[in-house]
Amino acid sequence: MTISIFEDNDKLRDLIEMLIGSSNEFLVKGSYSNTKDIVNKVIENHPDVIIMDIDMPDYNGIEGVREVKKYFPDLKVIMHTVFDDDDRLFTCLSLGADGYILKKDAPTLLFNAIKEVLAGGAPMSAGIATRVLQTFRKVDKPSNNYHLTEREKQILELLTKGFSYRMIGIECHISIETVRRHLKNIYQKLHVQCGTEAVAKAIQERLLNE
Amino acid sequence: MTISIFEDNDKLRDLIEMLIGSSNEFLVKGSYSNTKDIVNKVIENHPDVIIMDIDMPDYNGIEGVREVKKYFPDLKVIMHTVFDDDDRLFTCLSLGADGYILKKDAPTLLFNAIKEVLAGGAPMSAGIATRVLQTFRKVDKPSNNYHLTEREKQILELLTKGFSYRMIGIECHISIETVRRHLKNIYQKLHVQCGTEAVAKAIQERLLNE
DNA sequence: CAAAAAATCACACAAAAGGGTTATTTACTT
DNA sequence: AAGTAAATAACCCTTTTGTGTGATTTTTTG
Repeated sequence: MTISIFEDNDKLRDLIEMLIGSSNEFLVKGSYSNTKDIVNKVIENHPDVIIMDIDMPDYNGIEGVREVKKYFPDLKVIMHTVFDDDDRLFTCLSLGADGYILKKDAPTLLFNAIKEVLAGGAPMSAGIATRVLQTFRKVDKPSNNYHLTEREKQILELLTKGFSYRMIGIECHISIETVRRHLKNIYQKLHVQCGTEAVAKAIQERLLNE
Repeated sequence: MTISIFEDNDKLRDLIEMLIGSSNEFLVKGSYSNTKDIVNKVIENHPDVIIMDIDMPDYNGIEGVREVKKYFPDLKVIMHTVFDDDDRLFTCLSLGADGYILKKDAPTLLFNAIKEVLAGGAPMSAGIATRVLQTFRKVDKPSNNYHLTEREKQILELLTKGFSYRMIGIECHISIETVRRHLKNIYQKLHVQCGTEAVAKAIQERLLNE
């Protein structure tokens, strides 16, 4: 199993190289201080895993993952960085990074991460993993605090599909006046002023029974 | 550090109890075959971590996490189950589960998971973690297939916030006529007939730069 | 059963939305 | 320098929305 390293701190790069090279499982092939021309470097070394720093001069790690994943979506990339802000984290994940290890963790964790990623896992530093799970948490709750009735939800749903008041009336076999009345009540309950705002709120807060 | 176990398979429960109890770091306090009355059981044992099976008779693990997290959001809960379907996985995560370990993994992994969760991490089986990261991947692309310009996105975003044409005009320092024109173009590009439908599409397909 | 909640319909009126058409000014690209 | 895409603006006209006010009928529930 071969590893390529992209890291602009010379000392750290040497350290990682040594750490990985000293095992008889992995071989370091390719070690660079930025991601310039990364695609060709990958073609040249065909590594199984890439260790990728983020902050590097000119050609940084984010562009690195983007390029590499564009041409080799299955090649494993582990981010190895000091940054633990949500912005960079989720950018990297959305670009297809397979792991995200902070530099403040012990280097042995990086070593384990390589094994883990090769075993099909997604190695993450403790705090990172928690942050990732956190994003799922809020999604659940707010289901229905506005006490919309079933009929109101149905009408709101038709509205999100672009139905006009008249079309909603036909669909629900009621007069357009009743549709008005329902929507009037809905807007009050949601504390919104118009249809577009209601639709936005309904979708964002998952008020409908998809 | 004390652990409670919810697992309906007697043999497995004994095994986990033994595994955990044999260390001198953890103490098993409370071991049950379903989640009935789980809140009182937690009050009684005040564990630091809960190991939670999903498939249990009558009061299952999903209701378990829901209840426990409702009253003790900071109490760590590790799911330990045979199920690796997305449905149950993401339900548990959205309810606030702190880890998700499959039973097919070695019991030692469960042991490590306890340590990891106490260290602020989010232990997951290899395949699970990958699945979780996968959800971020697709989120990135679809951003702009409709070739909306920046200005158009900006106006569409204001529309989702319930701004009227007139308000949008004021906000963007342009005449209401220009707002109309932009929205006319937007509706054409999105293949929709009206504002509500456009807003629904914009949010559902993540067309805006939140 | 009686009260409350939900669903239904009506009318009037002002404001907003949406379609058609045309045209000018920037800004970027070849 | 010419061409294209984007942003800007205006006018006309019809339909749709949204609000105020009031009322009747079902359904649910204590």
